[in-house]
Amino acid sequence: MRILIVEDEIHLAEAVTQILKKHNYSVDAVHDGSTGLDYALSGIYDLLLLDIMMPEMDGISVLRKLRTKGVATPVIFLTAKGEITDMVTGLDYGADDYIAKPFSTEELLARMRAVLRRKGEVLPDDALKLGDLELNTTNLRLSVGGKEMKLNLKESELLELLMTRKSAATSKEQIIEKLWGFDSEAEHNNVEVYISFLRKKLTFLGSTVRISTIRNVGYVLEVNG
Amino acid sequence: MRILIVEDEIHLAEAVTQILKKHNYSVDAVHDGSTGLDYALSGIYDLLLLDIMMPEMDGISVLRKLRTKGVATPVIFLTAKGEITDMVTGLDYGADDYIAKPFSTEELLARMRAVLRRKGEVLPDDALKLGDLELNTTNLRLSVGGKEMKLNLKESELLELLMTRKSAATSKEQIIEKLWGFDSEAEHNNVEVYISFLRKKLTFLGSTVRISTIRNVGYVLEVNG
DNA sequence: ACCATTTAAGCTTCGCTAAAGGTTGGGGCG
DNA sequence: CGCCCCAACCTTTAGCGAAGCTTAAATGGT
Repeated sequence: MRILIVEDEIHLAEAVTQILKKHNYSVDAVHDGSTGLDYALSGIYDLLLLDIMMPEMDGISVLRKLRTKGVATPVIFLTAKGEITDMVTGLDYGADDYIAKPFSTEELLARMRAVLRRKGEVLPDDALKLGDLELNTTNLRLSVGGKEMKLNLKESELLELLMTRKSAATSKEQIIEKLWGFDSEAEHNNVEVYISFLRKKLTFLGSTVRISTIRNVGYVLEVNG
Repeated sequence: MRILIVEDEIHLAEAVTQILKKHNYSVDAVHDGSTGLDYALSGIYDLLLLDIMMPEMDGISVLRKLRTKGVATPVIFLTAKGEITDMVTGLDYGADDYIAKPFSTEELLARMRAVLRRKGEVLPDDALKLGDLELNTTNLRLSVGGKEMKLNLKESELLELLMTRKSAATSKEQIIEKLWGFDSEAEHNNVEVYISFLRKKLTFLGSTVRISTIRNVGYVLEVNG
């Protein structure tokens, strides 16, 4: 189950990310509306948590753009107290629920479960596929044809990130943010090490997918051998 | 199967708790509406037993708040004689059944089974199967081929949770929520201890199913040896 | 007193990091 | 144009420490 949180208060976003990961959701966090829109447009998410008040592009605009572009991913708005009118407008624009900040972990989880249940999202197994690769992010197994092997958490998160970004290059900074957290002091070399581990495993499995390097930019998956 | 009972008559609440525990339900009991609401919002319960007449916040208000917050847990109202009108209102608000006090153990159990079956839950007397494992959650017996042994309650609940989640990993947090309740202070080590107990029993029975650890993520059952 | 459960403690395992040395590629300069 | 050099990148590995495992003793309810 893949969740996107769009929230400009970085610490709140980080806290929610941690909580959801503890409950085995796959989580991406971004901190402004237009980036959030880009990510959400990929259509890979099962649920969006959208802050309403944000600089640049507010949550309601993000939602409106998404819906006009035909993306129907369920949305829960995060609202500060006193934004009730915003909230009402939000529900008008097709949000599925809202939560007033501050909220408890339990309330967040309950509402997410409720929305997901209402939407009847029973994904048989959320496996990511690209080329001959199949990554099951619920049990960290990667398979090519019949062959299968286990990944560890960071390998899995890295591959997941690359697979969901599709043909767009992913920078080392983005990778560090996702794997180590936004305020981490991880070095570029850490990323290189895990890229190396992954390449070794892709080769071992005989996949036709390769991780190609774009100097000074980042990494991209190439589907064809 | 985790049940929450919200009932201000402490002795009745206690009695029901005992009865349900005897029948292998996990039970939490609280004695006023607003506490009940807090607990129920966690979304971890499979069924709520809600007294209607309570000081502070009555059962109907609790139910209404729950539903507006998107929690869809099935509810059975407990009503004293002469609260029939309340009862009708309760069903309007989305309760699944009601029981008039005083009630018999058998009536309570029967109505609970009925509601849970209607909601499509796996009933306690269904035998769970996975690979060569067969777990009867009613009498806490686990068998492989002809061999059979008794589990204790927590072992059974843990195995049940793992078996129902199939190939998706289950985190320690999720296990704690299910076995100890969301407000518990159980440590990760508690989970590890029971995982260890279970592994020993699986080995003893000679099952081909193994509990595999996914570091930093959780546990998963592996069907093949 | 018995049994389920919890706590505690010592032990094992393995993911992560840092570091070091090798490889690649492109810009600059002769 | 071709060579050199440097920065970016790759790969491997050793050691540390957190995560997990196991056993045994303490606790507590019936």
